[in-house]
Amino acid sequence: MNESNKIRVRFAPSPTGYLHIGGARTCLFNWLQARAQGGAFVLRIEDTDQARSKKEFLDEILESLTWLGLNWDELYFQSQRFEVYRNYATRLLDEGKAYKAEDGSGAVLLKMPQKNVRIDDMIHGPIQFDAGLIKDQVLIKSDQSPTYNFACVVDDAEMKITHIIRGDDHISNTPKQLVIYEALGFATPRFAHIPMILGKEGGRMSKRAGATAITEYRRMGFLPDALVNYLMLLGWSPGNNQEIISLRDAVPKFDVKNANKTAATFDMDKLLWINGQYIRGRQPEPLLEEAVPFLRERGLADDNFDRNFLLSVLKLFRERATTLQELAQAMEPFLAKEVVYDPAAKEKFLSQDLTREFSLLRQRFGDLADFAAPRIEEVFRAAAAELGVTTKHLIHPLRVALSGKTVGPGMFELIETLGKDRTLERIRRAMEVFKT
RNA sequence: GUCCCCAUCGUCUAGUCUGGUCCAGGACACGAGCUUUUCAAGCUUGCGACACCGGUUCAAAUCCGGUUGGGGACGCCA
Repeated sequence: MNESNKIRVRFAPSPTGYLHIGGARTCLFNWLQARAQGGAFVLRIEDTDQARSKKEFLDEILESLTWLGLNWDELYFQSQRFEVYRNYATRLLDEGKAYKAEDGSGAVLLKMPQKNVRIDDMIHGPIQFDAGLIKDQVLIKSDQSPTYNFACVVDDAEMKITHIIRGDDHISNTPKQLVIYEALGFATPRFAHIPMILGKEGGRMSKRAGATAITEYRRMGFLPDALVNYLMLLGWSPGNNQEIISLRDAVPKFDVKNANKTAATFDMDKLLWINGQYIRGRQPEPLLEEAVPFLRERGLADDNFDRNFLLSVLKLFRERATTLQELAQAMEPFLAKEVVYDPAAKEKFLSQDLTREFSLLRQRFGDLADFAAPRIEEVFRAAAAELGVTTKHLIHPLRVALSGKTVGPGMFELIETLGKDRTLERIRRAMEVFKT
């Protein structure tokens, strides 16, 4: 394939805020299109607004993209290209297509022609505008920095961008840009305006309508591939009723021209479900690596921790958590030095005196040489029979004694994971509760 | 106010281009059941939509027009 035939797409965030859900999805579609077509994916930082652009936002955007696995092939900064924009503006001035503001501010404006402009959108089909209805556009501001529409067109042309994939909130910018392309004599790229992601109440996603920053989802314990999977499903479908799909598997199936026209509402429930699917699908070791920061936050995984113990506790909850945050939270009672009884659980199951039952269990568990779930269950059932009580009668109080909670993993695997020492110690502690 | 976009279950979507195979399929959520020592997970199952009106056609979710509803843009922000 000839180099010049390869498509080139770009994602052009502005470092005046964090990377949010909508931006990440736009980036994802660009990335997928580039990879699907074997083209190049350009990242262009639109930092022309000197006052609002911040290094911390830039770092955050780059970090989020990396975390999501959306790698770029080329990186540009508009702040380093002001010279280029001014040169093109001068050319338009010389050709009489642009003029200087009459207020003497030094701004340069483009004359809008009286004509119809037409977008041939890859998703929407033809869209017509009357350019005569649009007022003359500022190209260079009085501080000599370029406006968005001007820098965008100059760069897309100079960087040989062939397909512009962006949110459909940009549709009304497109006729303005098309006029600039024409004035400059540049060939126009193809446009694909993808639908926006709306918040729960309709309208743009906002902090009110839920989390928007990608870093926030990371902090909540979402897995990057799960988030990417969910974002892919907003406005696109891999077909065959498939819902769980990796970035890798999506690449050969993706084509932006098959994207939807309809805006999608962000649904946290479905994201949570997908995240749970990914957590359950992870091998224990890599999952532990990803969970460590969340455990550390709770003071639960310092360097003294027994890694094998961490892993076995994690396996107990892999099926039960929908986020890493939840996973860490569920693991806490088993990793903490002391059990913290849930007040309601304690009230319900540790208020009657089970000293006789617990001491027998403690003795039988203590005698066990093979401390594995099947053997534990055996001696437990034997003890219950000997005491003349149902297993239910013992299991619930025992669960509270060992975990502080009424809900959790199966009793016998829980005991095996805890190990003999911890189990005996926790039963002993529960018996002290009976005395008070 | 002007311009633009959109319209299938509550939500994400398949189907729309190339009208019949769709009394509309899948997923999330929700309800019921199974499993069971609890909670999850898993499995089975139920509920649930072509916005409305008109036209074209033997036939329309699919094509056309209008209405209504929702969204977006109208910055020397990006």
